[in-house]
This record gives sequence, structure tokens and C-alpha cells, in this order.
Amino acid sequence: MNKELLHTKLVRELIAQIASGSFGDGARLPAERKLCKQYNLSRGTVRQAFYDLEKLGVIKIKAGSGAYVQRVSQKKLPTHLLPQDFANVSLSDIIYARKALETAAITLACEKITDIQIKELELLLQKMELSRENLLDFFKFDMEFHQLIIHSSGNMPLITAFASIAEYHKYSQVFSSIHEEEVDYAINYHRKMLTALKNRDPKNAAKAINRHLEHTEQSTNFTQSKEISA
Amino acid sequence: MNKELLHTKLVRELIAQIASGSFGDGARLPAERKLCKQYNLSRGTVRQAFYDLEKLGVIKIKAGSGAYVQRVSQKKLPTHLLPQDFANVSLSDIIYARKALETAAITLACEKITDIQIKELELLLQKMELSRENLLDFFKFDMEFHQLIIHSSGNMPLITAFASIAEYHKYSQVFSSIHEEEVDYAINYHRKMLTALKNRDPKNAAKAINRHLEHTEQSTNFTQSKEISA
DNA sequence: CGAATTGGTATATATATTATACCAATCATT
DNA sequence: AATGATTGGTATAATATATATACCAATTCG
Repeated sequence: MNKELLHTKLVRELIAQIASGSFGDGARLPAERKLCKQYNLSRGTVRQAFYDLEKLGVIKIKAGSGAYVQRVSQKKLPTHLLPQDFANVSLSDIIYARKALETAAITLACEKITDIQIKELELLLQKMELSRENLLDFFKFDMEFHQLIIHSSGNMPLITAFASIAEYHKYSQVFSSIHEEEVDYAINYHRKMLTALKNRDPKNAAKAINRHLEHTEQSTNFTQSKEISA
Repeated sequence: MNKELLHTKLVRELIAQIASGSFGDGARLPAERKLCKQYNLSRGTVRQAFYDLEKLGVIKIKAGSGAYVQRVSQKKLPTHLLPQDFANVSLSDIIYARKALETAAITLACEKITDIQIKELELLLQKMELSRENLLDFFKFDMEFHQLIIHSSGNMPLITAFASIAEYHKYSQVFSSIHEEEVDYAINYHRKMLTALKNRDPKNAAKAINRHLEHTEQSTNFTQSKEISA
């Protein structure tokens, strides 16, 4: 059994956030002291994480200024920072598993989703429409939309299982590039999901989410990753 | 972010093993020094885990002799030792998620399973038949059977997702009791799965695994858990 | 009985993390 | 341009975890 070091956990967390679009290229990460409060860590630990991230080439630290995201794409992360055997996972593997889980979840969600959650989904859909130009934002909202559907199922094991897969998916976005033309298709499928959820129509909800995921799989370039030094 | 203490990890691991049938009531756990080697831990850490387990009433330590499993069933474990919000999870939630994942996995497995893996499944089925009288053993082999099917899918995200659910399932067995009469039904369904896998017949494989899980859900008493002090 | 194994105890060590404090570079505002 | 706030850079003492060793006492087993 290995000790799970706190600064390593934070490195993973920050990489996942960057990869999932919370911070774009050149963006400044929150100040060290902010992160201390946010994650309840001491500054030494946060600094250790930053040091690791700089060694990895993920950020560039500027004294007195801040830590800035540095060309994240086109890289391969060292295995010890990846969730599991990420190396052996293709995007289609991820999509296949997501289809299984999300179909089950949206079916349940049609029974259990609350009006508030439907409102939140509508809001997210609007945000997606407004983010057509900014792919990083777009995918962030996309993922939040899916996450909310899973939560609406009210089934903890499904939520847990999806979280473990989302981990894979986050990292996969570091390597993949999606074409702008696909944005409209994605919005369309999400609208269909939302409508089906409103109508408590599990059949069409499941159909929409499956089509969406299949489309995502086909239209995504999965760029081959290259090794970088740790 | 919280530190994941090594002895806590070991406590969880040992409870999971006990709950999943590796050690029955009154059985002796491996000696401290054995566990040190097995998990690559120092003795102090292992002893801390043993101390916690004794406080929990899970084991009774006898000087010079060993640590003995003590009436594990009928208890509720402190939340910090449980995988996630176990409190809010019913057996039917677990089964629902398992159906989603295992159906997807066995469908893939029909394509990808190797002859060696089929042989292993046959072996496990034989072991199940020989363990009709020993329910603890029986459920251990049952779970191994399912685990092997998931692995045969070759899909890492599915494997990861199932592992997180299996965690819930392991713990649920601390609280649930299954009737002996169900053993024969279970064996029957497993034989059907195996046959379908041999015939590369995803439809019947999926059908068998679904029926089996539905049957398990219906025939399991989920005993209400009671709080104990930490 | 006697050797081996087991848990019980003590201690020195290394490492990770926290908590403070102060400095120098940068930024933002006037 | 001046200044006050914020930021990263550095050092240090204190605490908590885990390792590694050694020795003791109770028990198990041949």
C-alpha cells in the first residue's frame, strides 16, 4: 500500500481542471494562498504541487505574478499521475462505458428528476449555446450537463461509477480535438435529452443520449500522445 | 483535501475481505508480520489497523495467539470507513447499476473473451457447486465469476466503474442475508451465462445476467443497520 | 519441555504536512 | 511615479505518519 501524498492529489486535481477546460492556455491559476483555503492545505503543500506542475511543463511560475497554464495539449502525462491504466484506454472504450451508465441513469432520471434540476439543465443548455465560440467553456458545460443527469438519477452507485469514468474522460480531452462544426449537433442532442426528460419519456431520452455519444465518438480526433519527461 | 492514512486504508481492506467471505466468523486473520509483507507496511501501521478493528468490534486480539474475527454481521460501520455515502444506498440501487454495467460488459465479453478465461469461469462454476454448503465461500466465488466477466470485456473504464460498485456490494454483504435455497438458482444462471459466452451469444448472455441479478435482488433480505460507536 | 510464532512495547529515524514569519517581485490604484 | 496590496520565494519550528529495529511475554506446536 502506498501513501497518497497530498501534493500529488492536488497535481492530479489541477491537471484534471485544466484538461476539462476550467483554465485555458495562458490562463492564471488561483494564487497559492487561495488554493490553500480552497482545498484546506498548507502553502508548502500547494507550492510542492506547483513545483511538480512546472516540472511537467503544465504551468510556468512567475515570481510576484502567478502561475500560468502552459501549452497543455499535445503532451503525455507521467503514468503515476493518471487515474489508472490510462494508457490502455481508447476514447471508444470510454464512450462505450458512458453509454451503458448514462442510458441507465437517464432512464431513472425520467422518473426522479426535480423541477429545479430541469431548470438547471435549461440554464446549462443556454450557456452551451452562448459558448459556441469558446470550445473550452463549451465542453465544460457539456460535461456539467451530463453530470447533472447522472445525479438526477438519485442512484449513488451510478454516480460513483460515472465519476470514475469521467476521470478518464477529463484526461482524454487533453489529447483530443473536436471540430467546431460538431457544436451545433451536440446542442441539438442535448435539447432532445432535455425535452425527453421534461416529458418523462425514458425511451427518447435514452435514444438521444446514445446518439449524442456515438456522434461524439465519430467526430473526435484522438491524437496520439507523446511521452514527455517527468 | 484529507490525508488518506495507511492504517485506515488497511482497515477498509480487511473489513472488505471479511465482508466478502475471505474470513468467516471466528477465523484468525494473518499474523501482523505476514500482513506487513503482504501489503508492504510497517508493523506499527498494521497494529494501528488492528487496534481500530478491535475498537470497532470486528476482531478480538489475543496476545501471543492472533486476531480473531468477531460477530461481523448485524453491525453498522462508522461512515468514515465506508467507501462513499453508503448510508443512502439500497441493494436495489446497487443491482440497478450492476445490471447496466454487467450487461454492457458481457456483451463485449462475447466478442473478446479468451479460451483461458472461459476455462477459469468453468473452474469457478465448479467451485460454486462444491460450496453449496458454505455460503461465505459461495459468494466469494460468485463475485469472482462476475469480476472475471467484467475483465473479459477488456474495457478499462467498465472495469474501473465496476470496481467502485463492487465496493458497495462487498459492504452490503455485511448486512444482507441470502437464503440457501437461492444457491441452486444462482448456479443455474451462471451456467447459462457461461454457455452463452462459449456460443458468443451476447443476447442470451445479457438475458442470463439480468435475470440472475433480478433474482438476487428479490431474494435478499437487507437487514437494517444499527449504529455502533467508533 | 523447548523452539518457533504471536502479540506488546519502546525508540530512533525519515518524511509529509502544518503553521508562521519575512523578503522581493509584481500589480493595481491613485 | 508613488504606494499599498498581492504574489511567489525562502526559512524554520512543530506535529503527525510511517518505517525500521530490537527486545519482551504469552501462546502454540512438535
